Amino acid sequence: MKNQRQEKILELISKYDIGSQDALMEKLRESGFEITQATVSRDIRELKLSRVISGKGQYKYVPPTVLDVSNSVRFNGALAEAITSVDFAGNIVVVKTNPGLAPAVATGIDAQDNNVILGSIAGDDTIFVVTRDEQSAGEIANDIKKMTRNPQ
Amino acid sequence: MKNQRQEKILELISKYDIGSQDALMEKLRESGFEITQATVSRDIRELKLSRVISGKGQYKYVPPTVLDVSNSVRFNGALAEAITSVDFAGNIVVVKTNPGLAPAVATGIDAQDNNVILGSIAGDDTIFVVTRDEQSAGEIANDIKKMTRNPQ
DNA sequence: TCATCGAATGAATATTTATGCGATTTATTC
DNA sequence: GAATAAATCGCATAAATATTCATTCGATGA
Repeated sequence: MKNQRQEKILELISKYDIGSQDALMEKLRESGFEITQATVSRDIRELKLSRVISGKGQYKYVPPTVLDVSNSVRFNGALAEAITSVDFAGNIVVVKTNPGLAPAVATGIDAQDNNVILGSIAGDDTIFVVTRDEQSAGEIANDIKKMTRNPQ
Repeated sequence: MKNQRQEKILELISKYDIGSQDALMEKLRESGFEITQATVSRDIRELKLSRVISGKGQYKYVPPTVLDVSNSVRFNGALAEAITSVDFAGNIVVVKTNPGLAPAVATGIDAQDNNVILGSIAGDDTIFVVTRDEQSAGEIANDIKKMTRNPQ
């Protein structure tokens, strides 16, 4: 239930401009999820969404940073959104992005201080991430996928 | 006064992990700015800072998106932080970035639906942005500079 | 100098978000 | 299947943030 609901939250915030947890709660209820603001707050924390201020001064929830924001090179919504697909085979994760953005995304991935990732190499719209083993590849792929707005 | 204070805010949030407006208010007072939480709230709105959740579940204020978050390709803290300098001459703005990040930053700049920017071209760590005229160049340069954490 | 206008701010408060705690459900172990 | 542990969630409330309203401050022009 929780997973489905969080999926739905990601979908909703990508589809609508949602500026408060109450508004999000409303939308969720329309979608059949009977929850309270408290749960929305916890979901938002888990999904690491943030509430940003748009050009027009409106608040809006947006997808999270993929990596810890305390890293010096951050990797957040802008880049997560550039990811179009994630897959893996063996110990390699293949990430596809919008044209031109692969190097930036790869920089973010490299910046992750993670001894499971051996390294990555990026073309224009494709990245290969080499991990220590197949299991790690699956985990990393999953991590990345979770952060992407359009899962799958 | 306001300008100085907002500069200081950007400096403080880059130096410390600041998780609430009260905490930020404290730091500002230590720096000699006698203000209240209300003003901090307004400054944060004007600076378009956002409060994000770090990997450890801590809240923290971070620098803003450069462009309207409603744009499909966003350009936010991650990229703003990659900018090391901004200057202009004639109708050209020259943006320098950390190595490898220029294309991503340029993508963000291009995504700005702004009829003042004719186009941009990026190398590895340098971008040229061509604007309609010299005045626009100054304005754009200023916009970008404001969004950069390490001004100048 | 004084009047006037607008920006900036504080105080108080409304609104929004986070969380402690207990209840309930779900998973795990025997 | 019963007993226990763990996760999830609502309620109530605390904490944090935004905003309204009134005041002050500065600039500008009569």
